[in-house]
Amino acid sequence: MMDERLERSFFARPARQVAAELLGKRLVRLVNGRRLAGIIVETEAYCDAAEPDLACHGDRANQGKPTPRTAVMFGPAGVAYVYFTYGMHWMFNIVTGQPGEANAVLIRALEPVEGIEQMMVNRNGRSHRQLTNGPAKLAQALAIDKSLNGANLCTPDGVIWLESTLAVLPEAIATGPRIGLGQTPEPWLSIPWRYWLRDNPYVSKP
DNA sequence: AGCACGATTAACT
DNA sequence: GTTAATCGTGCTC
Repeated sequence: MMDERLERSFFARPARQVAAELLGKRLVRLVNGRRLAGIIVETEAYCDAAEPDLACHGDRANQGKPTPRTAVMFGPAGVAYVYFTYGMHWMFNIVTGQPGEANAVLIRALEPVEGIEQMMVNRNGRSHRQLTNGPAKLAQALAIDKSLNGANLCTPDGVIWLESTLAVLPEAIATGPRIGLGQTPEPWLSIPWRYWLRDNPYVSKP
């Protein structure tokens, strides 16, 4: 049905598959009883299944073993992995795959659809187009911070979850290299594990 | 205990 | 196109 919440089984698959299928889904955040929501238009997969991925925090740090920061990535799917970077930004990821694998999907951009007024407040009055067209922007718009790290996205009484929507046609999905990987070696630097909705104006880097 | 750097953004020239 | 902002994390000493 249209508005069903995505269950753990949806997330408990390889990150690339989940990243592609999350396009078009609705991310919902409940704040003070108010829904803030957007359609996912851009994602990136990290550590697809058990393949090594030197761009992934889980594989890069501590010889691929969990650290305090990356621990939730190694746990069950359908859980939020939220981390802090550049001294000021929060990034929202969804844990995928199987326990023991550091699988996750980064949500990079949304098209805002509900609670837009509140998102504008959270984003210091920025324009509609600038509310959620980037990973740190959408976290700020949806009031996502470290308090949501480890949050269960599949529980009925949660404050953040995903809802199914109309299916996206395969032709509407574009792919390319992931953004901002810095010193990451090849082949991971160029591997096309970024997914977005073609021609959507809310994609961070068209 | 100290250090280099990051799944970025916004404000510059 | 360039760069400052800003601090938790993980690695080295």
